[in-house]
Amino acid sequence: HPGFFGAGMGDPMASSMSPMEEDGVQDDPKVTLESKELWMQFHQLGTEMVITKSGRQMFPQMKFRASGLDPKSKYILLLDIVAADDYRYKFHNSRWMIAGKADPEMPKRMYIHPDSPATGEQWMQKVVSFHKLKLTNNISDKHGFFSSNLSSHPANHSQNSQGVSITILNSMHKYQPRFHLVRANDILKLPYSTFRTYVFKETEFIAVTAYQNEKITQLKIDHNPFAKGFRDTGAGSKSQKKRPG
Amino acid sequence: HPGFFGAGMGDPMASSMSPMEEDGVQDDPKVTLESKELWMQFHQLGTEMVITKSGRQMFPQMKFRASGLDPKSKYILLLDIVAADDYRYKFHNSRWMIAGKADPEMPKRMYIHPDSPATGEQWMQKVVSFHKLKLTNNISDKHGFFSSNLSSHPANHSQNSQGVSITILNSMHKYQPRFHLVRANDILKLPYSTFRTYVFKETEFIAVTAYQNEKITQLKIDHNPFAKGFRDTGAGSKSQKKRPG
DNA sequence: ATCTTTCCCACCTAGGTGTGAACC
DNA sequence: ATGGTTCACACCTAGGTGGGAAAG
Repeated sequence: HPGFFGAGMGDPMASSMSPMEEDGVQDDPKVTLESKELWMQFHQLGTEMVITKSGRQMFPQMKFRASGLDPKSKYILLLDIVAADDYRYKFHNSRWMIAGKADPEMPKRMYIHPDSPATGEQWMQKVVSFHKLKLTNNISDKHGFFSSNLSSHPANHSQNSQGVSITILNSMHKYQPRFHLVRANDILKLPYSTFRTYVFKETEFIAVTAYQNEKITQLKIDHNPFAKGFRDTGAGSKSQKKRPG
Repeated sequence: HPGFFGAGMGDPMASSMSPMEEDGVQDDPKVTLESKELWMQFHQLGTEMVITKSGRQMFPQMKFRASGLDPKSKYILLLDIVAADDYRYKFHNSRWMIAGKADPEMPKRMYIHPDSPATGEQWMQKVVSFHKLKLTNNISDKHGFFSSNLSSHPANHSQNSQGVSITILNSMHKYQPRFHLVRANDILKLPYSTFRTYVFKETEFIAVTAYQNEKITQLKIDHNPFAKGFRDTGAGSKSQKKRPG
């Protein structure tokens, strides 16, 4: 699979083009990952992301800042999640161990940021969030979008503006999210446009149906607002909660 | 102002083009209003819509079904709300009375459905909802979009994909929502494209900062799920609620 | 005085969390 | 037995209601 290893964090892959494009427009995009410190804390422990039948959001969230875009050109921003290696894992003796060869991957799909296309100026004004993308292990999911390999025509697929989309992963397998930036006026031209791909190693994770490493669980509880109900200290000072002593 | 009076409900205005367009594509769109019976109940009493500083959604919601579109052509769907007449109103002796000449209107803005552009096939598959549009009386609102008159270039404005948009109205004035359908591949071509406009008289309303007609209030409470807390019968059977005897 | 607007509130809907027991 | 998956649930965030007091 790999090909994204060795790509410097925040720098486009070697496979992407030089800043001078055929249309004569110049840009030199830089992309940074939001909450990098938090991502690092998870990464050091071995990030886990829960996948459920109905789809689960990622935490931390995939959020980026872009700079160096041509303000007047239009860009399409995308995210996908690809297998990080060919292994299947198990959590044994408080450690992730290789447990064999990977199961077959479902065809991966590109998640187009729902604000696409927008001008460089618009993208640079705000944080670009892909937090609405959900992860599932449900093979019979219908929220399809077009394939990562772009072999099928994008017009045959759709994604509603609410940005609801689901990607199918294998539990106990390792994955690597990738951020893509394309200068293109039109989604129809996407398959023929040059992609710039950015990989942040610290966003790598293992998909699970239930958390394996309790330190990961605790880090999620400590930082995800929706899990505040499971915190021991501070916020929920009104009662001792239901946690059994 | 008028020009939409006399337009048959669900039929395009006389000002719109014949089904045969210059590109040779044929279509004969029909548009119907969702929850027509509910809208009629409000209309018979004199519909009121609350406007607030931060913006308030409409209830009933603006939802439509489209048919007769060309499945493969792309369409942009829009909504706007225009003054229904030149008067200012007051509610006196349980009746709406004319109270003078209208105050000046703020420039009106087009609300582009966030799924736009999409194919006729896609639009016809589902109900088209504009429920995220909010009404305000706050002059210093910044959620601008391009003018209804399309005199300004749409590229100067933006609307994020979450569909959050606000329109500024005058309290105690009467308004008429309008639905627009445009066959166009590109939002940039919108100002030069032919609009088909559909007006449903039963969606007319008077903007208020507080409900005037208590029958309208009760109809809202009875049908808006978010107002369930104010219902007397049925749903909230666990207690008698806080309503003073 | 009368009418209109503003603000905070309790009460909802809608949906994102990990839990722990049940299931396979 | 062991390990992975599913499900209902309590507990949150986020935000849409009209009420009622206060303000303009």
